[in-house]
Amino acid sequence: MNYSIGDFSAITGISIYTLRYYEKESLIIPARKENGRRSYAESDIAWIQFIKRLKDTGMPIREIQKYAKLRAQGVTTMADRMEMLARHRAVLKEEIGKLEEHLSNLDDKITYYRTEIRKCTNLREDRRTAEVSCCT
Amino acid sequence: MNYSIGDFSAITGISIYTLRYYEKESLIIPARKENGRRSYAESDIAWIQFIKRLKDTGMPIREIQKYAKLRAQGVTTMADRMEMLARHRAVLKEEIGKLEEHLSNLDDKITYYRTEIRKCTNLREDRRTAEVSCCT
DNA sequence: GTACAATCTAGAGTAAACTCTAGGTCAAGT
DNA sequence: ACTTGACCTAGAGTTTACTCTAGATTGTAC
Repeated sequence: MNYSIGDFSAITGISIYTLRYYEKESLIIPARKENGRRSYAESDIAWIQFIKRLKDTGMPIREIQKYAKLRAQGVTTMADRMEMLARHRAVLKEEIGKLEEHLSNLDDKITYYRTEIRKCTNLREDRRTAEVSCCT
Repeated sequence: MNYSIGDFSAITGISIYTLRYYEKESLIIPARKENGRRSYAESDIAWIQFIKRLKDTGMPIREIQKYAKLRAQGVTTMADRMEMLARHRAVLKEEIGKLEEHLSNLDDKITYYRTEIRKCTNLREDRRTAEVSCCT
C-alpha cells in the first residue's frame, strides 16, 4: 500500500505542510509517482511515528536529521543509531527526573497556598478581623 | 540587600538581556534607583527562580505573565494563583506520564537494536556468512 | 471539455523567546 | 579632564519549527 500526501497526513495527523517541510529537512523522503506526486509507503507510518516520538521527547530536528541519514545508509549504521538513542535515553531520563522534582516543588507550593487560604477563611469566619490582608 | 542588573544576572544565571525582556513582559519589575537604574530586591531571587521553574515545566510566558499579574495584586488573588498552579500541576503530571511511556518505548527499541547487532556479530564470528546485510 | 480538487514548487510569513546593536548617560578611577 | 565600564532605551535580528501563499499542473467527475 502507498499513500498520497493527503491520505498520509490524515493517517498520521501531521499536516501536509509539515510533511513537505520534513522532506525538505530530509527526515522522511517518500517515493514519487510518474507524475511527480509523493507516494508514502506503509512502512513510512511507523517511521514518522518514531520521528514524532523523538520530537515529543525534545530531540531537535537537526538531531533527527542525523538519525535519518544513518538510517538511510542501511544496516551498517545500526550501532551508530543505537548509540544515538542510548544517549538520548539518558537525556530523557534526566529530564524526567528534573520534571519530577519540579512537580514535587509545585506540590509544596500548592500545599502552602492551601493552608494560607484556610487561615484566611478561618479568621474571617471567627470574625476576629475584617481585614482581608491576613495572609502575606 | 538590592542588586544591580549585572549582579542579579550573575546570581540567577539569567542574562541581562533576558531580565530586561522579562521586565518588558511584566514578569519581574525591579525598583529603580534615583538615576534610573534597576535595583533588584533579595526577594526577587526567589521569584525569578520560581519563574524559571514554571518555564522549565513548559509554562509559556503569557501564562506566567498572568500569574505575575495576580501576584502583583496581592494576597486577595491567592486562590486564583493556587488554581493556576493546580491546573499546571495536572498538565505537568500528564507530560511526565507521556515522557515515561516514550522512555519505555525507547528502551524497547534500544534492546531490539542490541539483539540485532549481536546477531550480526555472531554470524560474522561463526563465519556462516561474509555478508554484512544480515540484519534488516 | 471544463470545472474541481488535490497536488506541485519556491519562497514569504508567523510565533515564541530570546539576543544583540546603536547611540546615549553617568559615576568612578588615573 | 578623560577614559572606562556598567547601565539605559528602542528597536532590529536570530533561531526553531512550522504554516501559508501564489501560481502552475494534473487527474477525475459531470
